[in-house]
Amino acid sequence: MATGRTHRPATRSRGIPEATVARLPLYLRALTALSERSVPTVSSEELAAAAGVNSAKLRKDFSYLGSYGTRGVGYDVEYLVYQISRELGLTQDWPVVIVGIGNLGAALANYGGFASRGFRVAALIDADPAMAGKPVAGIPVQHSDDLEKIIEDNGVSIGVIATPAGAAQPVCDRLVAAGVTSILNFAPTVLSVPDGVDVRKVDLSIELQILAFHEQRKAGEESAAGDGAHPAAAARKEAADQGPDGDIPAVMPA
Amino acid sequence: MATGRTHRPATRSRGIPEATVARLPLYLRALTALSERSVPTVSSEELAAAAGVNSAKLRKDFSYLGSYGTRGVGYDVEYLVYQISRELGLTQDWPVVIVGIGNLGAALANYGGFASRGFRVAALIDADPAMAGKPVAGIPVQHSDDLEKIIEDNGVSIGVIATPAGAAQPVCDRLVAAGVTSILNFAPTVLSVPDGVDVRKVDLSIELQILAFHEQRKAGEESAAGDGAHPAAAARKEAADQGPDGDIPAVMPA
DNA sequence: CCATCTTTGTGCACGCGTTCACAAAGACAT
DNA sequence: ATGTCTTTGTGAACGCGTGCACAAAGATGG
Repeated sequence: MATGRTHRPATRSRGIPEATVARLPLYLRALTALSERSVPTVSSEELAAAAGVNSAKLRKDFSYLGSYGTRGVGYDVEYLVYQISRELGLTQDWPVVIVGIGNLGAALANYGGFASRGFRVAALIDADPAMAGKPVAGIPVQHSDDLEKIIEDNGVSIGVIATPAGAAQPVCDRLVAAGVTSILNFAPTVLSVPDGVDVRKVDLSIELQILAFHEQRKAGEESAAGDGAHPAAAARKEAADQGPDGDIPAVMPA
Repeated sequence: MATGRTHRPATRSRGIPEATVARLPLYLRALTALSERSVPTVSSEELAAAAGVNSAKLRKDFSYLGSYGTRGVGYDVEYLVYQISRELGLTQDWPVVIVGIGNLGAALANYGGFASRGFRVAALIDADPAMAGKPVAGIPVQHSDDLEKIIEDNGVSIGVIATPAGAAQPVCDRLVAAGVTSILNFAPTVLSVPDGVDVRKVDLSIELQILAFHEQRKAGEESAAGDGAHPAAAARKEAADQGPDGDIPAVMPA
């Protein structure tokens, strides 16, 4: 799954921890902003602050990529942008298909963050014949009958599923059969895929539920004796519960 | 500094690990599906398979909530649904505001997964005067001038930010000042908030970048290792099994 | 060339989360 | 009751990720 090689000696330098990989896009974003302001170099301290992480963590992360910094000076912004981009595979073109052009699919198609980072929306696919031909974000929607052909013709290896839950697994199966080996799933379902296929999921309601958990705990902080306390007006105490920083994508493999 | 977990002297099961909290919604979803099929009980093995996790992990997770299972039988579905819902705080009503009604904001407003789990979209807010009054998902969009009043009138403690990156921090500041203590951020920015406020983020392009990393490495390994076997020939395997593959953690405050 | 100052890179220890493996607990049959 | 069988609940080991703290590296100035 996320790390498909269980039986691989991991040629040393390739052994970048998952947690580090998950932070690289964060660093890249901060670095890109610096680059646009023509800042030549940054210290680990500054960059860490911009990315919202601990500076020691950032240095350790970069150490897995190599020694790209200069002691006493910091990191060369442009060089680091290139190195991280290359490591993430963003120097090449990644054609992506989005399946399920509802509200969310349309939002994704319009999302600028894709194109700006090497991802190209090669096609939009929907099962509704009424959608066919209709342009969304400047791209005509194609019918799902042609899914396999679209995947093949465009050499797509990454698919985004934004269909209703019920359609997700069948769509997933077809994508995989057609050659897709990485899937970003927005449908609230556990997808089952063959070995060697990566699945990451984003579940909007799960995120809210996690927030609700912490919110509830904040509200019921000091009520130990009386169970039927009033969480209404009270609760504003020192609800300090979480660190302000710390970062992990709200997503998990599979 | 952060880790205020020392707060509770291990009084009872209040010390639920973050990783466990992040999985509770997953279990809840699987249990809800079982409940709808009128399944009375499930074993940890079955439920784990449905939720895509390891059964030992599931049992340990549940052990933090209490001893809700019956040895030799399994867990009572309805009872567990209630217990998890209560633990997550879903038995109460959570009014939510969505700020930034673009494509994504509209998709979120239409997302059914919210209402079905105790979340109520109390208001939609946008800075564009042309949007004001226009109904999205049956709810009229309100102008951001009234943000503070809306938060207060509805007793909102959870806010969703779906604005462009540049507007995110100012909006966040206003939400927090108005009383919001939990924020779900879809804007590609690091939000800075005072202590006691939870922020979770969902960054769509980051997810794709992580997939690209693994995709790139898959491609590189094939050519380097001279992989003769056809990946497609491999036996179908559950993506989210316990296997040797490592699930990456994935939960954290932002 | 030497001293000083800044910042990186990392050894190390700690804590969290995962997994194994098994004893305890209950259901059920006899 | 007693025994067998199933499944939970958890003690313990392990591995990963995090953060501290410092030595090494290089820049800079005299």
